[in-house]
Amino acid sequence: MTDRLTIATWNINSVRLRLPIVEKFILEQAPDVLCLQETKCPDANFPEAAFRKLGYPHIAINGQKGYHGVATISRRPLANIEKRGFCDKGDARHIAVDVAFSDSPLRVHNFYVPAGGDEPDAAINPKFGHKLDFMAEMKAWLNGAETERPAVLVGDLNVAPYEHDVWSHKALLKIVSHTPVETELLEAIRSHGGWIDAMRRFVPMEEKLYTWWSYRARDWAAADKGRRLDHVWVSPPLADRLKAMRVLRAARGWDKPSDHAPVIAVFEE
DNA sequence: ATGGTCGCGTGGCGA
Repeated sequence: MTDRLTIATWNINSVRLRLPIVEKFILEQAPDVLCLQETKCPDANFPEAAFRKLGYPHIAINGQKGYHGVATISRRPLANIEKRGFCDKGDARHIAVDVAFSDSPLRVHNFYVPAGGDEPDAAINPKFGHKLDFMAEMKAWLNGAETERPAVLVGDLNVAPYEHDVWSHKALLKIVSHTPVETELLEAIRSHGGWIDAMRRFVPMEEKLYTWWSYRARDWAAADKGRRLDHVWVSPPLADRLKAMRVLRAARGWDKPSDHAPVIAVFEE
């Protein structure tokens, strides 16, 4: 008996404003699980009915007013919902669930890592310090038991780790999201847990790969000054089940777009 | 060219 599961991750920058294109994405791609970031929506105002109508009755949300917020919506039942706080802040930046896949539960972590502000110096920019502290807590937690079982870690990690995850490695070395302290720390989280970078398993390291294009560009597609800020990681026990990955770049050009494109991963047992 | 554009929610913050 084979099972097939698709998981999508998308920073949608307001779930309420973006509802029309989230619906378009669901109708086109029909992922089994959709992990959203930057929902910018208190839990009481989350548009659950719209997702139920589209065939996603299982909804786990961790939202707050105005900022941040993550949600995992699913066609399959969700269990063991966990919302972890980081850095002793009230920020809504993580939610984890179990989803049935083949004969065992699959842990799905959905993350929205702090962006870190503009100045890449923790001494003068507390937001950058918060980002590094947040990532240090991720490193301490996301290994051992968390990666010895089938697990996926997705979301907007706000770091483009490799040379060809940005349009110009040289131009961005001092730009938050691609500084050595961030890229080395993200790599440390990943390797410490044994996580596998699912996107780079399908795209060679020498090939450009982006998931985000700034709103500020006059013509984002022509300039194509992107960064790979969104990620899909899989734990070693799940590695052999990873079958495909796709960045839906077209969604960046839809009506009233998010500045992030969705990433879809396919698993087969 | 150190600008530029978004979303939240109504003045400025965060991205």
